[in-house]
Amino acid sequence: MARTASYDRNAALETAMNLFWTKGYHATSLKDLEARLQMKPGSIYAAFKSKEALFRATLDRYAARMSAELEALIAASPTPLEALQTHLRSLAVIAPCDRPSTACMLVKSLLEAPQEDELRDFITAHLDRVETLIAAALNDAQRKGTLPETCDTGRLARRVQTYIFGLKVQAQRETDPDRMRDLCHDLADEIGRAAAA
Amino acid sequence: MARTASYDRNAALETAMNLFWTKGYHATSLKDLEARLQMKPGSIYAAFKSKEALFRATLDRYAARMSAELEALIAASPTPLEALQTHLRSLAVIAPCDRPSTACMLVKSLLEAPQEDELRDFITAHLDRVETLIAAALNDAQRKGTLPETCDTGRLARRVQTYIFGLKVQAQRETDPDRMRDLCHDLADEIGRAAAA
DNA sequence: AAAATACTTGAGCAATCGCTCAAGAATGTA
DNA sequence: TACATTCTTGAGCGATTGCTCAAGTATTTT
Repeated sequence: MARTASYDRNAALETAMNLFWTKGYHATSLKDLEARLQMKPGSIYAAFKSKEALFRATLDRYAARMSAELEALIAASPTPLEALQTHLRSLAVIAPCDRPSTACMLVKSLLEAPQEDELRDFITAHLDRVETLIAAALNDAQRKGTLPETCDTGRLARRVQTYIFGLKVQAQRETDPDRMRDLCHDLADEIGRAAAA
Repeated sequence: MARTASYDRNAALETAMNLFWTKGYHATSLKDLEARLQMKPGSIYAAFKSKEALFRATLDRYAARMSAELEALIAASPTPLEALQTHLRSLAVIAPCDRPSTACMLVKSLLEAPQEDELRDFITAHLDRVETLIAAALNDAQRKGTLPETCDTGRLARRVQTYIFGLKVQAQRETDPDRMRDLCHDLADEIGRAAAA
């Protein structure tokens, strides 16, 4: 073989993800990436091909982590519905220390991506996958009897996702923490009622 | 006096707004604006001072129109609550012919604006104003007896706005129109129940 | 008609954009 | 040690960014 790479691909992706997540795609320049990744342009392009390719890789990473966390929460909860309610309530934290932004990176990127663009399809595909994941959990709940058979799980899943979108946008306004908590609890409770109907 | 301006300031602002609305702030270049406004850089800067100043002017325009439309809808509806429900249901139209994007320009701009930036405060101020407008309508409903006194109007207003945010993001995914309609109706119905409680 | 006053024009500025590539450095194998 | 292979470096490419300003043009006032 030959010389081994001196950078940590995983760490570089994580750093790039945090940068894109906070600043957005357009506002993140290669100079920014060079500085934060501590890599020269040549290395970045050798490793990730292009700015957009790197961006897509970070979107993959973000979506994978988001899905994994949600699946873990579902697995650790008594029922999928309670997991989703817990998740909604967790969005009340205005300034989370574990993530660079309260906004959803996928939503942020979706709104930034041009219409009828391949990148947009790439992002919506990820969002579709999350929706499917939620619906699958609800289907599972029906099979186990914790959710009424009459419930349209796909429809409820879209509703939950819409709440997540809305709450994460609200979190960007950084208003009163109490109000944010009330709002999250209202929507979490609402999901409980929607599932019962 | 002297030479009169050959451009229509109102029309120019409208065109610029539509451009920023669809493409976003960063992705809209001055070349784009020059082409669509049919104005040379010098004229643009003489008229609007800077790209960001022009952007803010278009945000003002957008917010003013949004508020006016909402107020008109409230005035034309039997009760404010029904107006809000009608509005939520109207978001079901995937490709509206009267607007360049289904997304909310304020939300789009909020997510694009850097954190702890003056521009962000500018945008959140507009969103706060809309929230206040909704709350005021609900207060009015309480005075007129069409909304229970027990209802926390500020809290409900934030809830409605969260639904609007979520629905407008969902509309960006351009999925099935039937599903979108179901979703909008679900949330509109829910607001009715939330107000009754 | 002349002067004053605005608005329009567009070449082009400095800075930055995403990106390339030849040269050098470090590791593996022989 | 010599060679092959891979990674790192960074100067700098052409294009584009937001923007300026001196010159030109149109309109009103005197």
